[in-house]
Amino acid sequence: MPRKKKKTLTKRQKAILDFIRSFLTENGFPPTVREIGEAVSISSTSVVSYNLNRLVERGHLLREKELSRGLRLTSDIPSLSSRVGFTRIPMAGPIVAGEPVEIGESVFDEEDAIELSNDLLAHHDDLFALKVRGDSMIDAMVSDGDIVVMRPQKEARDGEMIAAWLTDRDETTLKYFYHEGGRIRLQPANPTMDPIFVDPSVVQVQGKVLLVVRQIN
Amino acid sequence: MPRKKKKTLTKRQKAILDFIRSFLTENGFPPTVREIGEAVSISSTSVVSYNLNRLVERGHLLREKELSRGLRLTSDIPSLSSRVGFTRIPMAGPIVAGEPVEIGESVFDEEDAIELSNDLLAHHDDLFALKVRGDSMIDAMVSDGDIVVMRPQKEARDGEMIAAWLTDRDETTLKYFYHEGGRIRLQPANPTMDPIFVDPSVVQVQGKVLLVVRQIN
DNA sequence: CTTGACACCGAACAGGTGTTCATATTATAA
DNA sequence: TTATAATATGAACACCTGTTCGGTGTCAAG
Repeated sequence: MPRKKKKTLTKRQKAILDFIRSFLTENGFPPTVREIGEAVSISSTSVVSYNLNRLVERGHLLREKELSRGLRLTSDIPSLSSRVGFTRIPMAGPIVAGEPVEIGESVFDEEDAIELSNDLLAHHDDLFALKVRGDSMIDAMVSDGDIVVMRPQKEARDGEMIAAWLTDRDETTLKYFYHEGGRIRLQPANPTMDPIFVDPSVVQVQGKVLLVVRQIN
Repeated sequence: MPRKKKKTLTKRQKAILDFIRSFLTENGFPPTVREIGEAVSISSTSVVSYNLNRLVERGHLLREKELSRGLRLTSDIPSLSSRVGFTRIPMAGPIVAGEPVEIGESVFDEEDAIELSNDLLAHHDDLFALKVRGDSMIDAMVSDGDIVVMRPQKEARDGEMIAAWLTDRDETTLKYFYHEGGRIRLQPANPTMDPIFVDPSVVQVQGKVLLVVRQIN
């Protein structure tokens, strides 16, 4: 039998590693020291602990000291191993033509959420998504059923696409925002349509539009 | 304030759920009752336990009784509840106005790819994505820079949104497809625009559009 | 008002859980 | 061989952890 090199895992350590892996996929959380011991036929918890520390040294897992089930396989760490990462975005109530977008408190019920890979959308904390109802925003090339991902924002800078509540018309609209003299120009995204000019007092900015997703079927 | 319906989650329960989720992705294992309590400002462990049981009842969690960190989010269970996996979709070359969409072999380069959660798009194998160049498809409410996810398809059924190469005009367009008498009606998605009628011989269907994503900034 | 369901609190308990220690056994190198 | 490090053992310990229990307050139905 060939001699063991420094980097080789013992039979036991391999068994422990395998058990942790299968336990993790089976239960969703890591096993305790004693559970490991029982699984690989080790009577003493200290032996398990010893081997766990050995495995940590060799980089096969991470261990949170003095913490029950404080194990983690290095191969499962999101930050490493080229994982892209996803942002979870809660779905708020729909945008309804003729009503302002209500967010904040109303964002509670939702277990509804969508997830987007971070290469599509830079991660940010308080993003939320809205489902568009009605055809009131065709001028922004957004139609019924589309999902709009937004970041809450009370004010807008020139050139940003925002959701605005127009108090004089009682409607929510998606437009590009521009200061122009004393007024505000709201420019539709669809270049075949004309902009509208309104007084700043009637414009309530709801948030900035970051992404639009349309499911065809 | 309106009365809470049966299915509504309490503010606390929502906070607990969120904390478990973030803790899980952060550490790889679930939090303890006390860790949850501290995170959501609950002084008594029994209250946390109470709310956890409530969340279990409503199907948001699984719980292993009398087991430390014996929690699991139902949404993380692979076998159950329509696992929210992700589909990797390669980015083919851009759609250029005036050229047919070339796919097939060219889709190999895929360093570029996007990933979408399966709740946005049912998983399918040979999907591909295209980045739209030019403003030739505004009639489909698709503009420059948009990403179009498609499934390859040589023929179309009535009502499907497809990418079509029009041989007589030398252009690619996104339209709803309808047989109409001996001709084909290509209906823009934007209802303010008129359809065009063409002979079947000049229409080459490239694929069916499943999803459109627009990144604003 | 009374009742019961619901949400919450604080304290205490029993068992779970990682660690430590003294010691024994085995492997590797001199 | 002998020495040194690596590995294994079992018991004891201190803290962690989920549960239980008596009690408080709120709200809607009877």
